[in-house]
Amino acid sequence: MSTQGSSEKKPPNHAGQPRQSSLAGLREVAVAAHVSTATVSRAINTPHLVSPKLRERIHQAIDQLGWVPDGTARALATKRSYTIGAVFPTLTHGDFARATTAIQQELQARGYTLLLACSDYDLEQEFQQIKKFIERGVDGLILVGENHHPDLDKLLARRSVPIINTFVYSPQTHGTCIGPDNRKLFFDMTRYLIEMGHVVFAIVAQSVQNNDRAEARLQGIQDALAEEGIAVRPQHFAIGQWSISEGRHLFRQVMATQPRPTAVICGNPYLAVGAYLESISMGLEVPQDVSIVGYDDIEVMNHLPVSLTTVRVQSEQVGRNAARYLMARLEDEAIDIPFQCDTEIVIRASSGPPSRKNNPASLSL
Amino acid sequence: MSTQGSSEKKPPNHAGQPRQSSLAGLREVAVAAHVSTATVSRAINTPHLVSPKLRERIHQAIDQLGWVPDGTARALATKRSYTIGAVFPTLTHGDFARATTAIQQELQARGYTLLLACSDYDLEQEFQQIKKFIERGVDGLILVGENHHPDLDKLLARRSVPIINTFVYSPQTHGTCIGPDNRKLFFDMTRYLIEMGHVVFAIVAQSVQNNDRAEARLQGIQDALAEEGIAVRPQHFAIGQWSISEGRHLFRQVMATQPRPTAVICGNPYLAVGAYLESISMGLEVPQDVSIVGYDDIEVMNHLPVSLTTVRVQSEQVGRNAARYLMARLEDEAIDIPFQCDTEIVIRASSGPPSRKNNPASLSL
DNA sequence: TTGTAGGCGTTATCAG
DNA sequence: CTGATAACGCCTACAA
Repeated sequence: MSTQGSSEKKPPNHAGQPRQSSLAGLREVAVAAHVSTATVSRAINTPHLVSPKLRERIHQAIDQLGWVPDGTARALATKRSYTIGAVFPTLTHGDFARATTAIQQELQARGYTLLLACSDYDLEQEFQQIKKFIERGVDGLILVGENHHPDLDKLLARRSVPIINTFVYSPQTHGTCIGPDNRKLFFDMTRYLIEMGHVVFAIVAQSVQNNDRAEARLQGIQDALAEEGIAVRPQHFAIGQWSISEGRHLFRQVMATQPRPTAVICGNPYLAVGAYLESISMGLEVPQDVSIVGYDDIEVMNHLPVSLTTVRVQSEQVGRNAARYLMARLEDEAIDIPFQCDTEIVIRASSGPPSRKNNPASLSL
Repeated sequence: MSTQGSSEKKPPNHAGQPRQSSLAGLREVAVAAHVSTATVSRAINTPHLVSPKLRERIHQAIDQLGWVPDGTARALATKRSYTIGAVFPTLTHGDFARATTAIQQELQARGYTLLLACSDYDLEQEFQQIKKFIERGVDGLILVGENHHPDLDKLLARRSVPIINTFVYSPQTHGTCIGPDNRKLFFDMTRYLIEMGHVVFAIVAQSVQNNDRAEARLQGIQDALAEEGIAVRPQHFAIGQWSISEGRHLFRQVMATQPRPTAVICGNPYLAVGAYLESISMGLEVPQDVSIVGYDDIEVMNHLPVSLTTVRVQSEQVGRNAARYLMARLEDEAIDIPFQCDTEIVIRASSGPPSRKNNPASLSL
């Protein structure tokens, strides 16, 4: 019956040419190579189970017909799509762009493909995108942060799709996430500034809305300060967008308050660059008048007239390891990757001890 | 990992509930709603063909079972994956990142998903990635540039996958590409500098290896200069990487030559920023001593002590329109989008007329 | 408006 | 090692 069906389905070759009429399939290859479809399938997937002779013949037929296997059919039959979905908050921030590139490279090296979506820091949207990915049959999922839609677990449970949270790490959730310890990272940075003698700190940062990473970093600052009995005054707390112009604006704002901060910690590299550029406009000397530090290292920070102190996160490493971890789980391989990724405080010219005249510490203490 | 894996893999059914045993399918939903599978299928894909009563019952069954349709099966049956593949040279350049974001947004709005790969400016790799995408069953393809692997046409022919080349436009290939007219764009920029009185031009640009866009832009410069009988001297031609530090290096290099250029055209924003920052180190005044202009607008250019003249390309527009064009073709809709995208020369502080003393024109002419 | 019955292109389970 | 043949989960003529 199958023969009947196929003979009726195919539009007749008017031309009489034995060329491919519309789309060559596994079946056509099998016919051309005088073997069964099963053998063709094996020749591609498990070549060692096919005699060299047939293998040769089959491959000849394949690239003679220009056959390209149908991944959707294969996925249906194997329940594996060799596809990984990644949902990032945005792509226009350097760290995520770098991570994405690394993920894609890593996946490609092992025959996987990347599905990508941007949630724009919206949990609901992230959830919908994940759902879409599940529908598309992704084998694994790469997300950012640990804070997701409440229904996510339920959705993932029945499909048992492995998942990894990136750009976060905490000992409590070891094994489910890959990234820097955001809290510790700014804790250390703050300690560095404290040890340098700073007492009045300002924070210029992006919104922590649906951003547990930024939130953790803020917490790190506050924890470090609290140990010294210091708190950030409300007027030294500037939260806004993620841009250079915002950095300028917020910097000017906090520098106009009393007491004037001697150290400004910026939540991302653009804010830091903006803060520094505004300091020039304001005629301030960095770091004599004020120290400026940032988060994440973008190239321009190291090339400005006063290079900017910051903390470098190995975003590529995060992406690469996330991809590797997922693939290892999927292939049931053992893998030993560091879940906590490297970070490094890069001390440059924009940070130094507060000058005596600007530091009201001696007065207020 | 085995302990983790096994414990997560099999969530035992503690409760004796007849809940979903492993994976609910269309069939299960049909049973639960007391209808046929066909009706369920219609209820999701063509709701207007199903009576409200049944529709209601079916949807109830669906989210009671938490059913998520299997996209791979659907794709196999319909020959449509609602998936678009994009291959970019890189993601770490602002323009491509912005375009990618726009593409993803646009696709998502209409239920499509984005497959992404980076070719790293390698034609062979691009070809392999495209092939992979075809295997995965993409409905359409977004590429960059017009220069692709020679076998690409052959590959696409049999599958008839619509394709759109982005970040390029020329009247000759109208309808197959969306982007700026790269040649014209730097032609105009060069004219602007010529009219300002510049005669000695230097070029600081990235490699044109597999980059027809950059090549066209270079051509634009040369064409404009040729009209005035001017050519770029070999010693004023600096080609290198794509980075700020490279920009510094190449700028210093060309400025050390004789005759000293009064205008330096940079092939991308990072080179321009680098060139400007190096000019500071060299103690040069911009634009009195030398004019610096770039390509593409990144935020920092507008915030440096001397803001940088550049040409702005609407990368989001490119991405958005590419996505729309593809979807329109796939849905057999008419669509009227501009294939040539907006560009704008943004004149800022870094460009101006050459000062008399630096301009050897009066001598050489 | 709803149900029935292949079929989409591969893989996988069996025998030979 | 190779060849039939039944899935895989959904869609869609065709019938009712």
